[in-house]
Amino acid sequence: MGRRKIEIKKIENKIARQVCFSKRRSSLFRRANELCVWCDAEIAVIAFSPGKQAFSIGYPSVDSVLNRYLSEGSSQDTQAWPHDDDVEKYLQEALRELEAEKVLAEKEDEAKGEGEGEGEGEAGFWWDTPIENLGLKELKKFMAALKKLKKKVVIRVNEERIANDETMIQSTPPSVNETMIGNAASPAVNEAIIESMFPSVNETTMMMGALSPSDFLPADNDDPHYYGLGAGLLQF
Amino acid sequence: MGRRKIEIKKIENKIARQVCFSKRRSSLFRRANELCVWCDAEIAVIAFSPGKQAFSIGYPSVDSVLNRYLSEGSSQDTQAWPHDDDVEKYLQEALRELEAEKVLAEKEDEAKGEGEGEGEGEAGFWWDTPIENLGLKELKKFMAALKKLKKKVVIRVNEERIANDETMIQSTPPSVNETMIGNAASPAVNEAIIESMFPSVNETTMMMGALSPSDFLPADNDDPHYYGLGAGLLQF
DNA sequence: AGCTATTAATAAGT
DNA sequence: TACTTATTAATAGCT
Repeated sequence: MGRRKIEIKKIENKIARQVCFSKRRSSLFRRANELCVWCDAEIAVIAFSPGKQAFSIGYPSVDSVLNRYLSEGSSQDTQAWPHDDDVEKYLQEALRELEAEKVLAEKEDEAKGEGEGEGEGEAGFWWDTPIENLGLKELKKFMAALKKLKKKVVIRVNEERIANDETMIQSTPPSVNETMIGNAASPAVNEAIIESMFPSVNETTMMMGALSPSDFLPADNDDPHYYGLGAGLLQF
Repeated sequence: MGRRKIEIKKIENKIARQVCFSKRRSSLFRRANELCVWCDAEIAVIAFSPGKQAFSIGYPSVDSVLNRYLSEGSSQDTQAWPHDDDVEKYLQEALRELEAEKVLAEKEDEAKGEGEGEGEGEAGFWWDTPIENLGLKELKKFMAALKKLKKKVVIRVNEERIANDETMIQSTPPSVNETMIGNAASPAVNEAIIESMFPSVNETTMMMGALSPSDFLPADNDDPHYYGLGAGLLQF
């Protein structure tokens, strides 16, 4: 809506991105307000700007909606999920991108030499090693890569889900802790991602349970909040 | 946007309300998605339909955003608040409406006779009685009325806040438990409402602390979730 | 922060 | 519940 159409893609210019956020954030909040009044709905919206600032709004209050959501869980949520076929499609695409990143990282590691690795197998690089043989350092890289990958998949699936409401199916939602994103992706997606990346996938969850959340802070320390209040399963 | 302009007021026709919710809910979610992609923002939206159904969406996930929000609290939130003058204006308006309701309820009580009251003062009706003399029954009515009033004030303040971004001031936000709604209203608003309604306001919080949340379930049993996970101060 | 040319959303109607 | 269209609302690019 404006002088020209813009594609759905991250705005690289920092100023333009911040301006866009400001305009659209207030618009989003206004619409949430209208929806509440017109339809007697209860809504909470929480938004973190690219500048890490938090904004929130809710009716009748943010806290009451969060309480309701957290106490009822997703058990009453009938938000549709995409077909597994769709998920699979985007997963494949994301994995191809990850493959490119692996090649890139491989080159970097070669340039730095191999002396610092702890859990490397004898034949190759850490991502080819069974996960229980990985050291903390590699696990961190693993978590960071996994997080990045998940975000991509999740965004793509949601784009598609929203664009094609008609292709969606209703499904029993996962329990609270299994929810990936807006009930858009089933727990099976998590497993599919992990299984596609590492051979000894079944031990993954167990390993995570044996470590404290802070152990999984990404190497570059970005987005530490992903590991904030992990209750039960690590939320990445 | 459509064949004609519609005012911001609850849609009374049930079917029309549900249709409106469906259309606008998906639109709201799509916009949240776009904002996330364009501006690299993290967003969670939780919506309960008038039919009590839960919908949610979030980037990178609902849970991660909620964790971030709950762990950081509102402490980094610089969402603007309305001027106290504005709050006062809407409060006065809401109080006038409440006065009308009191008159109505008074008639009903007269019709039913006065035999069932527990905490009535000698001179008049329960809302004129110091709060520490009220019985459970009256406290329930009090809570229900207060909740209703608060919702009205909160909606009006937010409408204004969104409509007039330019009139807003920046202010230090309250701690998490004190947040009323979207950081739109300061804790002082709570007190102002209570003080306007009852003379012995200072004991109010104390009394609430002495009772269990379930004691405050409204008489008509609607919206029980308002009293769901009250931690510390009762959330109404 | 304001201003328009445009695009996007949507209230009714079917 | 889904599609169409007349209108209104939102906003991208500029200043």
